[in-house]
Amino acid sequence: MPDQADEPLPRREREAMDILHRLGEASAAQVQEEMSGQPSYSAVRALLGLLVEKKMLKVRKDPGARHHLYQPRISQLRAKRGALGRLLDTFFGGSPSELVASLLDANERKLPQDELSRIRELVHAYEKRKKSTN
Amino acid sequence: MPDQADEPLPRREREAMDILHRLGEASAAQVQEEMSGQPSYSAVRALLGLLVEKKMLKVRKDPGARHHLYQPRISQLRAKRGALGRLLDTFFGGSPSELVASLLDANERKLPQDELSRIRELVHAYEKRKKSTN
DNA sequence: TATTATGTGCGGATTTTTCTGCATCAGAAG
DNA sequence: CTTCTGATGCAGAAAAATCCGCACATAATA
Repeated sequence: MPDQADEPLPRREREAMDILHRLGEASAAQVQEEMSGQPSYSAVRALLGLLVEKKMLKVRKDPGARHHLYQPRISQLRAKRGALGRLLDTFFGGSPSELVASLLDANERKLPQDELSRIRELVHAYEKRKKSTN
Repeated sequence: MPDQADEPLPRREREAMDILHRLGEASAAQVQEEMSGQPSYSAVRALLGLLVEKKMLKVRKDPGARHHLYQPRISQLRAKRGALGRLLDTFFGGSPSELVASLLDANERKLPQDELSRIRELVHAYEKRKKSTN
């Protein structure tokens, strides 16, 4: 069993992982709340236990804390990149610009001004950086 | 059974759907090739059959064609938006700019010039459009 | 026409996943 | 100290997903 099976996870496990990715860290009870359906506390704990075995999660127990805290084992950064890359390949033929197009399109008239300007800045900064390293 | 269960699909079914999304349309044999592991042709066909039942795929058989062609039932556009939105919520706290940041970051020094300029244009066009409708 | 290659339609069999109950334990509350 | 609340560790049942084989059909090929 490889440390970090990069193979896709089953439905429920993926759901739990996504929740953890969203929250960053959470107790079994918190995860339970976020899960669709009403899985029992036991069910959720079993699920999380599996994910720990699979090295997908790490558990932490603060001294004096009442319960365990679960957290994805790979860094937020890696997780983001991975998911983004997969999305890119699956839906956008690997073309970042097409993804951005969809991003803007989907949020037409909904995208707040600061988000937009932030994006502009990012692109600008990137261009600058690239130029300087060429 | 709702027409378009938006509930998450099991592992294998998701994999097949992703392949179909990537290819747009494909035969059972093609999907089989793309699948990880070496599932038998029968297995793949069973899988696709399920997805058809679930209204996730539609089947087409060109007159005179040898085999069936499978195709996602929701439009490419909707699929993209959906997946993108989910990714956004799960990994980027719903912030498009953070997603873009990750996009640029991950592709640091790899992003071709035309992709970059295309992105800049998109953002520019978007700003312009927004301005005019305010 | 006989042969071959491929596609299709079932019908299960197996393996995984998912879920739950219950006994136990530790800290907080009374 | 006793009670109460919530966490934990199993062990196993129930449900779902995954997989494959085989018999039959159809088109191309020899």
